[in-house]
Amino acid sequence: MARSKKKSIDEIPSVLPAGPGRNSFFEDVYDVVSQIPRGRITSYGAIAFYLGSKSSARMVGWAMNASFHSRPKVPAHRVVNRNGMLSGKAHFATPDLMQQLLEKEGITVQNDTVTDFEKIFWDPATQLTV
DNA sequence: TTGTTGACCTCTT
DNA sequence: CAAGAGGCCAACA
Repeated sequence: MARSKKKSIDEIPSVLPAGPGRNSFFEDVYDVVSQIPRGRITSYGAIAFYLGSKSSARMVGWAMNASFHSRPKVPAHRVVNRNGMLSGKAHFATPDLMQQLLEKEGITVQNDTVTDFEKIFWDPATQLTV
């Protein structure tokens, strides 16, 4: 890698689902993440699995990056990796912002990792009840 | 149009 | 037990 640090995505290709038009992976991700209850967190893989493609976890992360440009800002800080680690904290306005937001929600974070991750874990496949 | 990159996850060595 | 490689889909150069 070369540490590009390029943050493009001027505008999101498709805004939030304005109806029964959810055809993009991004829209589905936004929909799920937006429904994450306060004080709860989920993982990229869980969302990807819920959407049907468990291996597409990377796209979820990419969607999160784009979510900063989307109008209905989604709680991206509530999405962490499989280990419960704040992998995307560096992509926030400030590296500490993500942890601050989580702590504000009542979530304890230690060493960039959410404590009781399994306890506050929010599984879309179970909660959303397909 | 092709090649590389990316907020990940899982299997294999 | 730790490290490496592959796979997924989309966007950028």
